[in-house]
Amino acid sequence: MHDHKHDKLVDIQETVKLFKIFSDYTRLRIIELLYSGEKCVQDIADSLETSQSAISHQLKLLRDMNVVSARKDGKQVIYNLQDNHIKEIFLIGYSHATECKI
Amino acid sequence: MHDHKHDKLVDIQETVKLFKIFSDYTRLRIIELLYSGEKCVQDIADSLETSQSAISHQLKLLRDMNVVSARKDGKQVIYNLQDNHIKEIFLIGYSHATECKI
DNA sequence: ATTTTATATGAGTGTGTACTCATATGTCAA
DNA sequence: TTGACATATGAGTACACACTCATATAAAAT
Repeated sequence: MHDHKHDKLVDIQETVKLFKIFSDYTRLRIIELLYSGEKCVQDIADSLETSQSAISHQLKLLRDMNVVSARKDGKQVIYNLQDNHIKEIFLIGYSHATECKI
Repeated sequence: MHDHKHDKLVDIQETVKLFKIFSDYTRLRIIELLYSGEKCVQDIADSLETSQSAISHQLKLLRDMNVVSARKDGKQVIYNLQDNHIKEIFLIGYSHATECKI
């Protein structure tokens, strides 16, 4: 027998986690940047004019949340968006925000 | 002449604001609760087993962000979701989160 | 082997924010 | 008018978290 009310609250917590991914300026810019294709850490840092350390910290979070994948290429580490769910949700939020100017 | 790069960053900031609305457990439960129809403050607080004060504070934020509308009915204040954009984004995030268990 | 380059990460700091508590405001009932 | 109820709100607190700085790790170049 399941506790459906509890299940629902767990689902809400998962949804909160998902939305939290997108609710930071640096993280969202990383996602937007990777939208156009894979990039190495330093390129991301340069593009966003943010320190390598700050970017690495955020990339770790994004890795832990399975939002991005990483692969080594010599000294560099190349990051990419993991799945299309992420792209889809980003795009919907972005469209709404730009259309409506909340 | 427009600074398109700057415009884009502003749009990203707006998107962050939008996603922040959904990235708190109490706020998301309020939104989910109002999904099924308007409710007064005390009913929301009771349903979510959260203090009236905490709910009122969050409702103020949601009002300021034009996520919910409020109307007085005697001593009570009845809250409702403002527009369908909110419903749509919540639903998409919720589906993704429950399907994928990120 | 040593140095240089690319990335990761722990510790510490500052800021934002969700809550509690106390109290103000507003509305109805008696 | 006074009291009870419903909601709002300011102040204070505790915690989360995004950053910096210093340093570790790892691979390439010399």
